[in-house]
Amino acid sequence: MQKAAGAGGSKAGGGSKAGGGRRQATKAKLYEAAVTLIAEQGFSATTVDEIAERAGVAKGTVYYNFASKAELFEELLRYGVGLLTESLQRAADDTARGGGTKVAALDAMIRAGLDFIATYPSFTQLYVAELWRTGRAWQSTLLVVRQQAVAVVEEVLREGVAAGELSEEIDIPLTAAALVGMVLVAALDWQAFQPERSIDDVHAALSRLLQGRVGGSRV
Amino acid sequence: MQKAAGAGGSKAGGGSKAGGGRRQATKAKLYEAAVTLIAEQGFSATTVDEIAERAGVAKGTVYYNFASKAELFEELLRYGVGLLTESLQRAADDTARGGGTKVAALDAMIRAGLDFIATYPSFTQLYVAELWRTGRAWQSTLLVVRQQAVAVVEEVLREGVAAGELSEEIDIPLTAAALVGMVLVAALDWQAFQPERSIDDVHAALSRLLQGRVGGSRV
DNA sequence: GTTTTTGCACTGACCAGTCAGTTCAAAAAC
DNA sequence: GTTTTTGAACTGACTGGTCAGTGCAAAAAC
Repeated sequence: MQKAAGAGGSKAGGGSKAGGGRRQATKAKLYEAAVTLIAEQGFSATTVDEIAERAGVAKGTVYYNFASKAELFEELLRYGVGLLTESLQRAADDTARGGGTKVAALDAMIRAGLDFIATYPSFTQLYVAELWRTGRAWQSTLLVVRQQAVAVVEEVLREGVAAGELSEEIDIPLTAAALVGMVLVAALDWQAFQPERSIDDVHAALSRLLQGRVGGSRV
Repeated sequence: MQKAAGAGGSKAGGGSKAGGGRRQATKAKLYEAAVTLIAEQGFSATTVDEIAERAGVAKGTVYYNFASKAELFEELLRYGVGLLTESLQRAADDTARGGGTKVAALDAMIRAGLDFIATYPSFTQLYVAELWRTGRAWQSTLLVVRQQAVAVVEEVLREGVAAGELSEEIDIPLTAAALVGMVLVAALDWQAFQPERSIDDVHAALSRLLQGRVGGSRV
């Protein structure tokens, strides 16, 4: 009797049998199907049947791989923000290694953020839609995951201030949040309402804002 | 039932037929109930029964006043963005009347945006969550309503460029979107994750970013 | 007397999650 | 090397519950 299913726990293939890879592949298909549907319709409006159908698996398979619809979603969030954070960090590190300034690093991170959003627009949309919602089950997951991403920006700001490259007066947590927001919203808006613009145009506009080349006069 | 403090007089004469006062009051109660619930749970997860209960009216009343749940939501969107646009416009006009610069006007608009979000956090949350979703019934309503708000910012940017106060190189639509995004996200983040900060702190951080006082060096 | 609200029973669709059963490749037994 | 067993992965019909929207008579407000 192989009723072991359920949340059965971290049996997780462990042994590296051929079966392990298969399961991962199924999960990947489910992530991919879920991210688009949830971005378009929202979590509640997306049914498990739809996700299964788009992924090309049976509904039971969803429940074989995830304890619930909500858990599938939470794992998807962790997975996606992991990708983003990695990409931001790499941009910052590469700039540092190349001897660039901290402002250059921020600029590279803006570019990395735009690239990420262009590659995974659905994920970004879904993330923004859920981030500030209070009282949901996955609230704590989101908090952790947001902090991961914002922390990368905060660190570069902090280093910039230490290096005397950025004003000491800046409020690091608030500025980091504002920068992230600027990129997120500008990119989503670009995709949704001004798709004819190139990624370079968007990058240039944001870069100019970052470097204070919008206001011609300084008081 | 607690009166929705400041949620809008709604007695507004205008086009209202005779006897519209009572009905308007019921609608206002429903808006208020719906906005909080939908911000917290999303549109699909919020039931009409919940909305009616929180508003303190019978379910039948909801359907007497609105054709459907979706229509209630659409009217709510129009109503809310109307308030925001009005507030931004007033900030811009007041600054102009006082002989302020365009940068000062943008600064005043940032403040007005923050005030609005602090007053109606749920509405903002819900707006951001829905704005970039594609393929929903109210997509077209949102498009109109977004354009209304962004247009106010674009106009001030355009005037600023014309007056030689802002760089001619700025990309007006993209910059306007980025500014709006910066304010929205920074404000939501403030409310959700850094509520101990004062509105003045947030305003100062955004103002600094707008005026290019973040990067100390200019290339 | 007209408009608005109430209260409540009802329906039909829809949906998260379950479970008994199937598949198949690799391991064990022969 | 052939047969048998094992069990992880998967399937899809089914269940129990939920919810948008309806219908209507009576009460309340205007």
